[in-house]
Amino acid sequence: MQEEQPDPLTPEVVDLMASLVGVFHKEYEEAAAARSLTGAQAKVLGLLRRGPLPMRQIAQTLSCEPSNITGIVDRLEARGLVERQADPEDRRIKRVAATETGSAATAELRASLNFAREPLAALSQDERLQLRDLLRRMLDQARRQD
Amino acid sequence: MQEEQPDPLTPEVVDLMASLVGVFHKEYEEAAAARSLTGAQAKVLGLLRRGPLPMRQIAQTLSCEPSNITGIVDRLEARGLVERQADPEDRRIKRVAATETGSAATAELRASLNFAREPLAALSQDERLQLRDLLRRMLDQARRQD
DNA sequence: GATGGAAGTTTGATGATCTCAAGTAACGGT
DNA sequence: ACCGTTACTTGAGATCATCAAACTTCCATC
Repeated sequence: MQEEQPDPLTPEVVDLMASLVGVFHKEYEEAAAARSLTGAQAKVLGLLRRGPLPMRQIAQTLSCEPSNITGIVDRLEARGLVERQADPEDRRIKRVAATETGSAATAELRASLNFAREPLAALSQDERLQLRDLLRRMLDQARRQD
Repeated sequence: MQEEQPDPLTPEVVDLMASLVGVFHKEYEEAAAARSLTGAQAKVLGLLRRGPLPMRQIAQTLSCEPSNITGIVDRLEARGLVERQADPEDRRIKRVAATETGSAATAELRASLNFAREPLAALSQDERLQLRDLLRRMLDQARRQD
């Protein structure tokens, strides 16, 4: 807390990050919209990539109220992208699983993102490696704060 | 379009960027909420940092419909953070300007962001310079796509 | 100059997202 | 068997987003 930041570099990098976050966020929303998904729906569907998840955990990962997830999953389910499964271990829990269609949709969306993310094209292989390492360390730092 | 991405590095960096975007976005929302602002309100207020802007331009910068901005500015104005000014050059235009209170709020929010953004603390001065240059080039590339 | 199209903003309708408070069902320990 | 906790849903209310339609003002053209 005593840092008086005599360092003009940090704010500059923060601004750059903010701009890049804006660009990524916008492209993500557009990619989702192209598949008739909202950003929130795409996020939830993306979380199910590795397998079914309880509602509670989805809410926790997205840092929002569980009641919020109910509506989003309702709409995804109505479109056949997702289904609620009973948990045999604990009948309170409903596990949300992506259907075939749902998995296909996320895979497609992710692929389109990798394609759309042309900013990376400006960098050489070496620079991408540099960037990856820097980002990894920042993320580790961020997670350590939880 | 012919790129078949034999490069496993790009998707990895994209994933890292996505995670970092998530962290930043979440912190931004929290910082805004701590001042009773929604993310959208904070974004608009932040745009006015350099001076008044027409509604139209705010909508354009945020890539949304002008009618959307009307409501957000309404709420900011109701709280005295912003005011609508007539444009002497063109009476169709309403320029939105931050009030004293509004400017103070954004300045505070930005300062709190710079502080909150501890992920950068994991990097040395040299690495921050590297990161800045890489980000700059990615952003230039992104802008060139418009 | 008068007219007609275009631009900037607002209004109203609608739907999605979010929070909060309250309710139901199921778990689990005493 | 009771009680507190956990998981999820429901309902109310605010914000955010889009679209279509109105209104005012500008501007080019006749």
